[in-house]
Amino acid sequence: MAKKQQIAVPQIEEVHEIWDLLTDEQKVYLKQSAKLQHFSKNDLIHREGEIPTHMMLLVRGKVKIYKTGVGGRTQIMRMLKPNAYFGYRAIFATNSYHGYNTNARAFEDSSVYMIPAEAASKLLHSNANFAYDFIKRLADELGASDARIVTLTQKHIRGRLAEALLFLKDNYGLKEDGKTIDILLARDDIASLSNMTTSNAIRTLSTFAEEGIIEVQGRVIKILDEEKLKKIDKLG
Amino acid sequence: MAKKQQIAVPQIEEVHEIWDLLTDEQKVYLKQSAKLQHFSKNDLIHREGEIPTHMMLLVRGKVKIYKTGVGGRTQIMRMLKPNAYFGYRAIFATNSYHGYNTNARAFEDSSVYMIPAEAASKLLHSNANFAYDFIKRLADELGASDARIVTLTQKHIRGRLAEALLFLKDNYGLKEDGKTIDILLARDDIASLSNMTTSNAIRTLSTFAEEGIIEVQGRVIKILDEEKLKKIDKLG
DNA sequence: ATATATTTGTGTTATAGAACATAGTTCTAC
DNA sequence: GTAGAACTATGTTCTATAACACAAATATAT
Repeated sequence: MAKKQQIAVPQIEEVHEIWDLLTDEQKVYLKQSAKLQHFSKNDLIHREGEIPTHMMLLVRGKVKIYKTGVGGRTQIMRMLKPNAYFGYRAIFATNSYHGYNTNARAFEDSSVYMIPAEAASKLLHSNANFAYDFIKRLADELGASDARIVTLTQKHIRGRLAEALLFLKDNYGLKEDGKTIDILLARDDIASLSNMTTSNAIRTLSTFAEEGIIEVQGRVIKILDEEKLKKIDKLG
Repeated sequence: MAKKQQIAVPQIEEVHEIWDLLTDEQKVYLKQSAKLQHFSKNDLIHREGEIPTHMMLLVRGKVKIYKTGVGGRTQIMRMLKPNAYFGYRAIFATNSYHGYNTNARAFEDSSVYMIPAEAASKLLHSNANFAYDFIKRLADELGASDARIVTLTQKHIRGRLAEALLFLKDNYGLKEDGKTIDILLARDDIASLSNMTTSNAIRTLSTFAEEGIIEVQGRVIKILDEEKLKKIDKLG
């Protein structure tokens, strides 16, 4: 009965927050260059080490950006929601940081505008306001990454997990009940977001639940006591 | 006998790698806005939390950029040598990452061109090539910061120390003997560069010395076996 | 020059969190 | 709808590294 359904996604001018910074000519150029691409759940969008070909704009779904470290251990660096750009760092960097340093994988079915690297580069070179916007994005990301170094190296497990849960809440929001975090993650992903083993993520989530701070049903997590969570985030 | 000596530092056009990207008008503007300032050893240049007023260009000396984490524990984020810009991220970032997120302190007597934030901002807004150069700088720094997250959370002590020593060598170079790392650091600083306690930095340096990988005399460190150091860096 | 503070060095103990082991449970695919 | 795989859960052991304690060596200030 079910027909193959056309996936509804917005036009690039609707989601591209900085569309208005472009000249008419540049708008046409961007619209022509950018191609929409769909990814299924768990699809790899780009891989660490690959030569970057596109700057990407997520318009539907959720994506994780992660690195593979010592002994294949995974570290989630960022988690994206619609309207987020990604893959652009790799295009701009020089020397040893040129190329994708990370993997990008769809958590859920996702749609992405693929903007060819040279188109992105051309636009940035020819439009200072547009460039300035990316400077701001990079500056924010760098601030976050630096902050993360201190968090992940210095905080204890409970503090890291609390921070991760608060981040998920801030990033993806809550469902209508005002409690349920609006993303479903495997324990494994929670672990590699907060730099701990899967066992410890599971254990610590259970402890938080016992303490009445959260409620857990499978992958559904409800925040019951945000203040307490913030306290743990700050003080361990 | 010794007269108060004028400190010899280059003019801004000599060190400002991207000087050529500016128009004549912009050159005059930059030259007028930038003021030279000297800092003595251990002077604080800017403090975490302060509202950023300047983008800075180090022209003489060495500077550490560090954060203060849990219980006042220090984490060195970056170490600068002449010709490095710093403090610019704080100017560009929005939201929670606006403002200096780090402290900057002179390791040795240093000289810095202070470029007012609004001048930097104006130049970037009006010159896309100039802006693009900063995009590249930020992209490199972000790549480095992301890589550091994995290093500091996943590598073991020996690997982290080895990496730190190799970084110091790459960043500051070697003296004429081709062995001595051209920067003097307290054990404390080595520790907060490689995320370990001072005791462990001391102990592990001693072990490396026993193994004939390095030679240590006070703060002077010679690299005797770089290959071995690289091996430890990679494989722990 | 001498006292005081800071840094370096080394041994000892304590512990957070990884590693391992094993089951129960829930997905996924044919 | 059943088999196998992947995920979740929990208990136990082990270890890397922090924390602590103290001494020796340097640096800094008066």
